Amino acid sequence: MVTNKNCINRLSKYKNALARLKSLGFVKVFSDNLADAIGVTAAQVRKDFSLFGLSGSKRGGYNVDELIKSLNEILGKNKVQKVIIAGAGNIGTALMNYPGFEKEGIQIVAAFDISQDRQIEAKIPVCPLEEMKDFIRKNKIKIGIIAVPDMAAQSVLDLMTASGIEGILNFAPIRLNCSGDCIVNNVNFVFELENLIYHVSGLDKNKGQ
Amino acid sequence: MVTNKNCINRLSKYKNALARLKSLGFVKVFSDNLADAIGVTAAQVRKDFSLFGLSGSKRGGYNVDELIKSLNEILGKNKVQKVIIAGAGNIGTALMNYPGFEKEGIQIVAAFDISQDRQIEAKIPVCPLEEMKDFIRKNKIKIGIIAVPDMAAQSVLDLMTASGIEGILNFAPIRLNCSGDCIVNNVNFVFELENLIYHVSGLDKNKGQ
DNA sequence: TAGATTGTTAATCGATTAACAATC
DNA sequence: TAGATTGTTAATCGATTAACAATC
Repeated sequence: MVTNKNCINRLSKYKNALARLKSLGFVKVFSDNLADAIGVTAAQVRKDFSLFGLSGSKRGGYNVDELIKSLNEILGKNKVQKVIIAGAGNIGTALMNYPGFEKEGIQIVAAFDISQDRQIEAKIPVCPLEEMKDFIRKNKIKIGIIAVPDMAAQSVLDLMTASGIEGILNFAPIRLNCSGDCIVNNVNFVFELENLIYHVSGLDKNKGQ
Repeated sequence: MVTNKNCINRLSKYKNALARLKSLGFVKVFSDNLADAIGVTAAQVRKDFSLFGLSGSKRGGYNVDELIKSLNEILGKNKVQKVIIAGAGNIGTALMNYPGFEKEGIQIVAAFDISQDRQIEAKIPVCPLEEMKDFIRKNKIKIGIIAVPDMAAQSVLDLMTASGIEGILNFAPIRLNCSGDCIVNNVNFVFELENLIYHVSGLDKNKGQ
């Protein structure tokens, strides 16, 4: 199994690019086209595809429909992916209302929070945190998002993994310990900005400021 | 100049770990301590430090205060970093209210939106998008966040770079073209979840489901 | 057929890790 | 001094790119 995050990421990008190309009337594409579309080399595209057993024909390139179908399968697009959110604060709420999930077959099915007066502007039910465990089990949820305050993040993760969650997207800016068959991806806004600050400071220094 | 994103990221992690260690009373640390704290090898820590000219003493490790000071300088913590947001929708608002920025010296100074009835729950002024250019110039803002709908993202980027922005954090899930001395970091929630979906589907397959 | 493109192998590049001399 | 730790060089690992035979 390929675990390189950048590589999986490129599959998502290929998928998006192919949807665009299809809508433009493309029936087949060459590694060149896709490379240009997502900003990598043609060799990279062919290498990625061979890694996942995606093949084309020597002279005719890749069939757009087949490629989309295969990528969708790899990325779990053949069924609706149910996701829950822990934490109905600013970020949790933004994710509940995020318009980009639906057309990608990602469905936020519920949110959980200790505070109950948060039935605000979301179309999605916000339930007490105590109900999370049962909900995950009953609905066989595999993916959870952590958007609770730092202090609560580790215990929420423990609760999630104990209930059967296998993949977590964590927005709390602390290091979480995860045991067993569960992977955690972190999104850290401060780190993202610090990275930009580093680059910008470097730029300015080179200009002699 | 080091451009490896993971490496810069580790600097942020070292900084955070050092703050914790300092609060626990540590005056000096060894590469070993920091390695454990952020989950890398001691060799990685020493390599990173040598890359940025951070040095310790052969037997006595690194001085915590000195290290914090140096890292703060590299990451631009010696002054308040002013950031603007384009787009006062769900994500933009969440970022305006994000509690983690202040203590890191990151200040969201203004948001801009085409729609004006968004003076909602934010402490930060939401201004018309037409005022963005002047604001960036007058206040010498170098960093901007794009949280507008996909359709508007490229034109907002062009506006930002034309006004003097040098670093952009983009939340719109499309590929943006950026010319010249400006770097763009992307945060894509769908990709993050698709990555998890891929891993989870793989896990389940191995279990024979 | 001649030309173009894939699929794969080998080469390169970059990042991480191991090893160890220097030295506190 | 003896022991422990840094700083750096060399080795390893992994990912990307180049090259090219196979072939449509």
